[in-house]
Amino acid sequence: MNPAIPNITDAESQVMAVLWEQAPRSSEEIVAALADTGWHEKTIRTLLNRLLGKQAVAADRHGRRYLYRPLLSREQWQSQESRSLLDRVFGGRVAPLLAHFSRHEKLSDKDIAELRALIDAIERKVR
Amino acid sequence: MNPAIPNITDAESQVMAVLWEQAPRSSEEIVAALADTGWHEKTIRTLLNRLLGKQAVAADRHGRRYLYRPLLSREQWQSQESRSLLDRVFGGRVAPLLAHFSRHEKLSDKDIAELRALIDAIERKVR
DNA sequence: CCTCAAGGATTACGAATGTAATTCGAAGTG
DNA sequence: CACTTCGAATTACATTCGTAATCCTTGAGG
Repeated sequence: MNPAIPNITDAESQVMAVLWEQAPRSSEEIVAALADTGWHEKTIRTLLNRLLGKQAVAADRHGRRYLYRPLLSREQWQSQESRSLLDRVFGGRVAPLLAHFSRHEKLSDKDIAELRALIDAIERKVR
Repeated sequence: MNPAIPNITDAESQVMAVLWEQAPRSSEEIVAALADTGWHEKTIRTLLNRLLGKQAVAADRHGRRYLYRPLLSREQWQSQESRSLLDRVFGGRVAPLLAHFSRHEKLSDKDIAELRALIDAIERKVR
């Protein structure tokens, strides 16, 4: 079986975000980048280790430390999460999701313009 | 503070789904409706109790049993879950979410048609 | 060389979750 | 009336997650 796509928890995803922004980075840099979370340095190292275990990141020895880099891409993660929401909450169909947003979320003019542009692009590609 | 919207877990949401489909229902009926999950009856009763604790459902005594009904609506739940995905994964913006779908999810012709209809409807409402 | 500190690895611990089993209480049965 | 039975309530228990603390190892400084 291929390395079953790992489940990233919420806290873990914030660590991934740091690596998606820039990699490779040392744990020290990662800790620094997460200063605003208020997490203890130990906590962040734990999260890094869990991500290693899940093979969501890799660590390459570089002198005495490791340099971490993501193995799971942000796009892959977004896909998993989106699909999960779609399946769990909207019966697996996209339209009801957007319908929901259109009814319950405030879509800015910009949102709407972007959506229209996207639909146009999709339709052009499909036809 | 108003009864802080309860967090429904995945397993719990499947119980809610049964009540959203039809309510009120007895625990017996709920168990029957969830036969396909393979869950033990005890498990389902536990989930019902947890939902009671979270005030996501109410139970009205009816003779010697209870009849359960949802307090949290499906729409409310969909809103929570959607917003959570949006915030956690897409920086709170709708367009990147759809952009993601357009790139990575297979949208059926039907999906696309529905999306277009939605956009049209939205634009008509906005203008 | 010997010591110490910074990182990495391991262990901890409570809350939430999935998944039940056990116990309690009242209702029906012989 | 004593006993059984069936929901309801309580308790259980392994895993995962959030959040660290502790232990271990090795390079750097004296």
